[in-house]
Amino acid sequence: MAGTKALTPAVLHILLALSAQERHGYGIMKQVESDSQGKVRMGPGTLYGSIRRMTEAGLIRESDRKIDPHLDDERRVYYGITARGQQALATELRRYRQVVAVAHERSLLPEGA
Amino acid sequence: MAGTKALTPAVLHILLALSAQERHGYGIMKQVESDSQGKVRMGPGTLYGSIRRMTEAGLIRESDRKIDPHLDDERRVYYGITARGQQALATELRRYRQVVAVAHERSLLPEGA
DNA sequence: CGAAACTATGTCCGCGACGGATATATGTCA
DNA sequence: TGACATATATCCGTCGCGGACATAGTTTCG
Repeated sequence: MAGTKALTPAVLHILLALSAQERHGYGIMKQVESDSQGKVRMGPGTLYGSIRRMTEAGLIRESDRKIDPHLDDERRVYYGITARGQQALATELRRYRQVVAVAHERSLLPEGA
Repeated sequence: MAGTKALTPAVLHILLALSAQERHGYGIMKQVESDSQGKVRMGPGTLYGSIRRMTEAGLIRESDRKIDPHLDDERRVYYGITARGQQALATELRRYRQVVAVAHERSLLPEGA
C-alpha cells in the first residue's frame, strides 16, 4: 500500500506497547498479547527482527536503564519510544480510527462483542 | 503476527470498500482512496494480486452482474463480498477497534485531527 | 534436590504480500 | 487529435512475517 508508508501491524503493536513505558523484548511480547486481549501473539522472529529494523529507523532506542541486578534479570535489554516513533504511532492510529469510523457509518460494528 | 491470521491492510481495505456494494477493480481502488481520505493509495499490483488471492480464499467472488453494455463499460469485472468475507472483515474490525480503544486509554489520540 | 516450566534474547530462512513498472486498450472531453 | 482518465492484468525485486531452532538463566513445586 502507499500513502505515507503505513506501519506494519507488528511495528504498530510494538510502538503501542512502548507508549506507556520502557520495556524489554519479552515484556513487549507480553504487553502486545495483553493489549490485544490475547488475540495477537508475536513470535521471537517477528519481535526481534522488528526491534532491529525499528531501531535502525529511529522509531525506538535502546535504553540505558540499569536497575539493580539483584532486582532485575540482567539479560534484559530495555527499549523506549523516540519522538519519531511517537509521531509515527500517532499518524497510524489516526488511520486506524478512520477505518473504525467508516465501519461505524456502515453499521459493520455491533455495539457489543 | 499470529492469532487468527490477521488480514493484511490491503485485504481489509478491499473488504471495507465492498461492504457497501459490489464494485469493479478500478472502483475498489477509488473507494479505498476515498474511505481513507486519500491517504491510502493502492497500485494495480496490490489490487489485482489481492483480488486474485481473496477470490481463491473465498472472501470475495466475481459477480454475474451484467448491466446494459451501453450504460456500463464492458471491460468491468464486478466483485462482491461473501459471507466468509463479511465475517473476516468483522473480526478484523474488532481488532482495529481494540487498538483504538487502547490508544484512547493512553491518551494517544487527541480529540480533533 | 531435581525436573519442568517460564523468562529472555537471538539467528536462520522459506514463504508470500506488497507495489512500482510496464503493457494494452477503451472512454471522455476540449 | 491530443491528452488524460478509465480499466484490467502481469512481472518481479524487495522485504516483512513468523515458525523452528539455539542457548541459557530463573522460578516453582513436588
